Amino acid sequence: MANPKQANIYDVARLAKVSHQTVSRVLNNNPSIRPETKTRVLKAMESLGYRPSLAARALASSRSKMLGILSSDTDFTGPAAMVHHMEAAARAQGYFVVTVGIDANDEESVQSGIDHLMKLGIEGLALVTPQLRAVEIARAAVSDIPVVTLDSMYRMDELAVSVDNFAGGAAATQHLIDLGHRNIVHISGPQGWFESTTRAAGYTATMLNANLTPQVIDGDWQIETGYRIGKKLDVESKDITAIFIANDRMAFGLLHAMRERGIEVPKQLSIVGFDDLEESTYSSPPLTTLRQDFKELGNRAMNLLLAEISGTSTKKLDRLIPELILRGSTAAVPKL
Amino acid sequence: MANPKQANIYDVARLAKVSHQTVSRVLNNNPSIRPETKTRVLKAMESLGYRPSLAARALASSRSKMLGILSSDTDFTGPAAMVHHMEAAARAQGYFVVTVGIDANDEESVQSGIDHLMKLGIEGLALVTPQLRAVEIARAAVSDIPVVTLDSMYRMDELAVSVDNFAGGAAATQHLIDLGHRNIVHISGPQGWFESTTRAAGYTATMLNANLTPQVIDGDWQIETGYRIGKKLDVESKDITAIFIANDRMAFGLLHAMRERGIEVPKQLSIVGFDDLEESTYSSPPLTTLRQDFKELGNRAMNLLLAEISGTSTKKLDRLIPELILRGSTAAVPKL
DNA sequence: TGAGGCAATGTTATCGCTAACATTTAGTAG
DNA sequence: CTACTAAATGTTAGCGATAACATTGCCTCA
Repeated sequence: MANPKQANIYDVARLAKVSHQTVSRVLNNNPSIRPETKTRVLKAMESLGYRPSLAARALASSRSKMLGILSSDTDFTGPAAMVHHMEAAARAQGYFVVTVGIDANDEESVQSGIDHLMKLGIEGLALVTPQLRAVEIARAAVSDIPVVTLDSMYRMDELAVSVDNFAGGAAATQHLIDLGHRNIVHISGPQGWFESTTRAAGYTATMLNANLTPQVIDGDWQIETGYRIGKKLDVESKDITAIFIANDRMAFGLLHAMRERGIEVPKQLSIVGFDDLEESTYSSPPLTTLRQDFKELGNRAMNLLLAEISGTSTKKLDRLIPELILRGSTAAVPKL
Repeated sequence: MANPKQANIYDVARLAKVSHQTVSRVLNNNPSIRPETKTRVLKAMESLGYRPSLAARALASSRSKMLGILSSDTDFTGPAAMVHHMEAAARAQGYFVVTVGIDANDEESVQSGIDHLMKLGIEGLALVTPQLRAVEIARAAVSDIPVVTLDSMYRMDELAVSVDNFAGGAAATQHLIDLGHRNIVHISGPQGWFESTTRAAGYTATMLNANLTPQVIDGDWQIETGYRIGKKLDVESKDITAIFIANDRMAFGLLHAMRERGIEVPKQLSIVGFDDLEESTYSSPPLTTLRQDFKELGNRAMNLLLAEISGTSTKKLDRLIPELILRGSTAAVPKL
């Protein structure tokens, strides 16, 4: 069954008794081909096991059918899910996706990742790197193809899809306020991350709006950090009754610390996370959090990008509102 | 600053006053180029902002520099980390990686994913799909390029890298036996997964070897399943003192169920997981588990594949031993 | 001193496709 | 019946590299 050599367009043409150009037309679904001819050509392809060469196609048409994704922190669930669904959406439209994992805090790594992709001749680029600096570098380095950012900073004239983190931060905070909490602390993500600043902004705005004093502690997404902060946070004497923490992972660390300290959640302390990981349903207590639809996010981003490439693009920005999921880690403030 | 047109090899040749072939030689590091000439050509490239066309190169040399990864369950940490590190390893050697996410339980999806990659003209393929059936399909559909499997079934004549799940299952079981447990239950992964069967086999062999009776309950990796099984498992009357559960995620569900039932871990029940997720340090109690080095796994797989492509391959199989991490979820069996 | 050999470079053909223009065929209008 | 038009197909020329072979120049050695 070994084919001595992959058949090319001329082999198909010969067998179907047409010119190679006709074969090419069939390949590209050119409408001006008689159905009868088309059938004959298709049959010839079939019997030769013909497979078009993407390289030749790319060379002749200067369209590579390649897209690039520059992605950091792919080991986390969110980015991984986004990348996964973007790939599926692209493939459905016949595109190939090359994903390059980078260390977004290392400018060299960002630059070399982009170089790698540009060598390929990608037609579009998606950035799944919430670190602002990385996005800036990428935008600056790429000029002649469309670029879409996921969940990051954006300008009105750039393609971008993001979760409305401000709205999410506001919803979390408002929920706690509605439960009667007044002394609400926010533990943020790391500085330089879009999500961090916008979630914190949503929190701050909502607090101020309710005439309450915002207090932000810097975190960095890591479980361990949630744990560490939880261990030393002066809950009792400062009379803190609620914490809005910028992601669920840190929340797990925080819960663990409170358990060790004997501080009961939610009886003494309410906690709201962000992400709704699968684990969040099974923590003790289950975590009240904000759910992000990564699948939808990935799909929309890819569709935006593909529309821009094909010139059928209408809008530039897309926004998803996270959903507040109520679970056991929040309760009304205890009566004094 | 807009380049009217990307420079090609002829433009460079003209500027450097050499033939295009000399430029090509510089590009390919051909040794028979005078250093002086080489410098001149490189300078010309630089000043024209020349970038070689991968498509043209692929067409002329019939080497695409493309590798494929067929991967399922990329939302999980393990596969995601493997894919990530494989990409990095490939990129370090100048290769491009196209990752296709599939639903490994849907044969159609597997097949179409492979077709997609084959269109590309990949030079090698990596399978990150522990479901045996998917690997079989893939191996059958691909004949003329090397294929490496990660963490799956293999034959001696095929490229494969895997964690020694049998050894892991045995180590977990032996640890419990050493602590004095006799009535040890195993909750396995889903049927049809390589990891499931080999971990279960390690457990079973170790139990039998110690003259104990193995009892296996079918699981499926999901947190929720660990929870469900934990809720209804007849621990007390059957006098079960230890559980080896096939992954950490299910272990989280199991822990949650036990907490709700008021069964203390590890005082009344010892639990060993598998994977060592980051969360596993922060569960309550922290989970004794087996750690897999996904980074190393990805690296070795890619190196095996690249060696095979370049013909410098020496070995076919590689095996990694998981490491037993002792934490708070296991303790000596309570004295009667 | 001239033949042989090697190092450095040049020339031509080719990879498999698409683009652009050319040709054929058939149908229609005057 | 001729001329014009549109539909269907054919012909020729690249796309930007590498491969294979050809050529040049200089050095070595008998």
